[in-house]
Amino acid sequence: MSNRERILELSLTLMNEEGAAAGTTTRIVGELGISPGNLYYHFGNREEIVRVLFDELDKELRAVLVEDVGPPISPARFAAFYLRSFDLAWRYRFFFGGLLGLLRRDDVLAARYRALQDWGIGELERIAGQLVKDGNMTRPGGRGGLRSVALNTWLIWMNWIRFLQISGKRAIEHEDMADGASQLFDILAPYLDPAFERSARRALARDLPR
Amino acid sequence: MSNRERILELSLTLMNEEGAAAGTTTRIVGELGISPGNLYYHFGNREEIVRVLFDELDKELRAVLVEDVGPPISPARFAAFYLRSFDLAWRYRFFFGGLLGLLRRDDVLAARYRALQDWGIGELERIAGQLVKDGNMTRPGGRGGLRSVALNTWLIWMNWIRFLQISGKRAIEHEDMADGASQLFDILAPYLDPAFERSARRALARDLPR
DNA sequence: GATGAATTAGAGCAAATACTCTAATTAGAT
DNA sequence: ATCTAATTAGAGTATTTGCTCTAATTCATC
Repeated sequence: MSNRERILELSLTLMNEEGAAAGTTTRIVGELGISPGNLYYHFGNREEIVRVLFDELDKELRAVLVEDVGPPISPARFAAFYLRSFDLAWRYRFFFGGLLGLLRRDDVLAARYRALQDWGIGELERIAGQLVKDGNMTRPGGRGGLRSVALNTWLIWMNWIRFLQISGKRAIEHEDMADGASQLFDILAPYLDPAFERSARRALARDLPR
Repeated sequence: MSNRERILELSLTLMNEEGAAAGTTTRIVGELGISPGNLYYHFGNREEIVRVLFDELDKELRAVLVEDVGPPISPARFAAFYLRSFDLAWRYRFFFGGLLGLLRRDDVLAARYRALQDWGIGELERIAGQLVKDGNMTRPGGRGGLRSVALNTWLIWMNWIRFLQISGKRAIEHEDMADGASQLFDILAPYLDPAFERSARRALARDLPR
């Protein structure tokens, strides 16, 4: 494995386990036994490391939202989509806890993130709309309608891991993601057709293992 | 105003406007035109400043959750409760964006926050239970029931401001809190009695000015 | 107005951090 | 084997940050 890859991998591990602030250049080069010059040969600056990691997350999330949920949306596919999205969040969990700080220090990253967010919420709205079209969901009547449900979905998804990290009685594990998916499901559940809901919930419980 | 109060006030302002990391001791003493020795006379260390601010938030939130929502819960009181909780979050908004970082650096604060969170979610569950008892809400049928609704309420409340900060196209304003209350309301809305919902939503729209 | 306590000033330290610069080494193609 | 480009080492810099320590000053009270 090249030093570049080792830097990325260690950065991700460090930041996942101890927070985004733990990915200092001194620590990275220290643990890797390489020189700072080496790190700065591969990356122009510290921010660039985070950007590369974010781009991976970005790419994967777009894939999840597009590939997994084509019409018509079956309960099984829908459950798989939820679980896969939480698995993704788990692997890049450093991002969620320290997001605001990261964006404040890096305008380029901030712009990229916001583009992803706008697209993501729009896509969630589209998916909910598809469920309505399929006859598996009643259109939410609240002020915001589908948009509001999509936004709440995004908010819970974005913050489930952070909630666990903040609550932090114990080390957070991949298994906790199934609870997150279930929690997220309760946002949509009141609008779902009972049969679809039952079926999706069963799939959600069955498919949770990694 | 005493220097102690000036330190607290400036810390809150700085951290609210530029993030928790902006409240450095050097900057505080610089802008206040006082000496570091002075600051450390009033506060044992940097963490203590944040703790004092958190204690204020803690105290106020407990007051909001207890005082505003006594049985039976009228739509108007319920709307006022939502708006007041967001007003509170607004005034201490630094806390929400940088929470994880703050808790990681200060175990004492972490313990206090977790106690507040446990109590808060429990209280939200109690309030939802009261709405059910009053006949204004049907009991949620999802896996988590009332608990799940309470948790989602907490999550949206905790993260609405952070969402705005992260989205950050423009400076976030107190008026945005009304949107947050409305967004939060959509979590509970599907379970509410239509008459209660209409009435509460009207109150929510009417009472939004500061 | 003298005395002791509360408050403030300010120089300065120790540690951490992002980053630079030059020189050395390695790898790959010819 | 040699030449060139890619990679790495490592010493060193500039800045920031939280905090300490002592001396000076203000304040309240008798």
